[in-house]
Amino acid sequence: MAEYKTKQREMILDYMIKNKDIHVTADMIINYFKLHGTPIGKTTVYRNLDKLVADNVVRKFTIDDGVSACYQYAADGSGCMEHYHFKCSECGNLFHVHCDFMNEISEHVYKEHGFVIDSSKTVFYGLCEECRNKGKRGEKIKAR
Amino acid sequence: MAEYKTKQREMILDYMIKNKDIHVTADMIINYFKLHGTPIGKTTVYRNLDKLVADNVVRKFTIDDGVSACYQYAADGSGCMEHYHFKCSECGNLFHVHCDFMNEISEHVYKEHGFVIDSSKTVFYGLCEECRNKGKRGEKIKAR
DNA sequence: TTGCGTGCAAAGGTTTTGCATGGCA
DNA sequence: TGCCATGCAAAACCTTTGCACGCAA
Repeated sequence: MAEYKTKQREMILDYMIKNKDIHVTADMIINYFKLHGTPIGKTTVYRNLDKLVADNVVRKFTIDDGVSACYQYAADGSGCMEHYHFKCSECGNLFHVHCDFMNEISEHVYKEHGFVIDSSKTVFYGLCEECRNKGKRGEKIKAR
Repeated sequence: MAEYKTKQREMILDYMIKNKDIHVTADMIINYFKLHGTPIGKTTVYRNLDKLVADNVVRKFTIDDGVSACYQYAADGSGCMEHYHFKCSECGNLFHVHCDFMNEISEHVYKEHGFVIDSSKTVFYGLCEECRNKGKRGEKIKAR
């Protein structure tokens, strides 16, 4: 069960930490290192992400339509444990909302429904303010 | 833009209504009809589901690890518009929670954060009461 | 008859697996 | 040296697309 410290492993973890504020995809990681002249095989990226997820160092999300998973560094105790994610179905932006009220949700759900919410895995879907103001006219930005 | 009423379309809709309480995958639908001696091409299943989603008759979810999407019949006005979904990461069960408190969430998020939640698309992840009581011993049931 | 619906086969994209090589300890 | 890690290629997986035929109206 020994674990070696490799250059790739370190690079990937560094990348995750540096981008702790956003959700990144496996593809983004692969491309980043390719563009920076230090390509990492996609197999390696996937396997390291899996390992980081298993070790609870990184969280895995499935955003929206299930096309490609998203990963995010989870600084235990100080990262995304304490806030919720909102994903706008229109523009695709992801918002990190840190708000005390949201904690009441967890409390209520736990007391009344016996369910312990893992806020770091939960994503709210809906419409952000900007897109709502734009009305129905906004064109989908995403390709598909 | 005329729409024909076909046997397959009807069968799929019937299936969705009959299973309105659970999230079904395209694969489940395909298999169901295959096993019942009335196979429907997967292309047809996907296309009809797409259409039903576009018509707001069926909701599309992306559960957990993004492997295969889930669909559920959405009885307009009386279905999943008014409650939230909780998915237990341990046993994989999906719970439909109808609770007034949950409506306050939408209200708060809208007023304070300008975000309109689509509760029918939002899934909370966490641990259900049963699995929590079982402690850490529970084996994962899902294959992968 | 018209043209939408169906379904096979093939393509598409993401993720996983097999296997030989490379690199840490 | 012993093993784990890497990465190429190929497979697996779910979903979509192309195209010819079938069927509802």
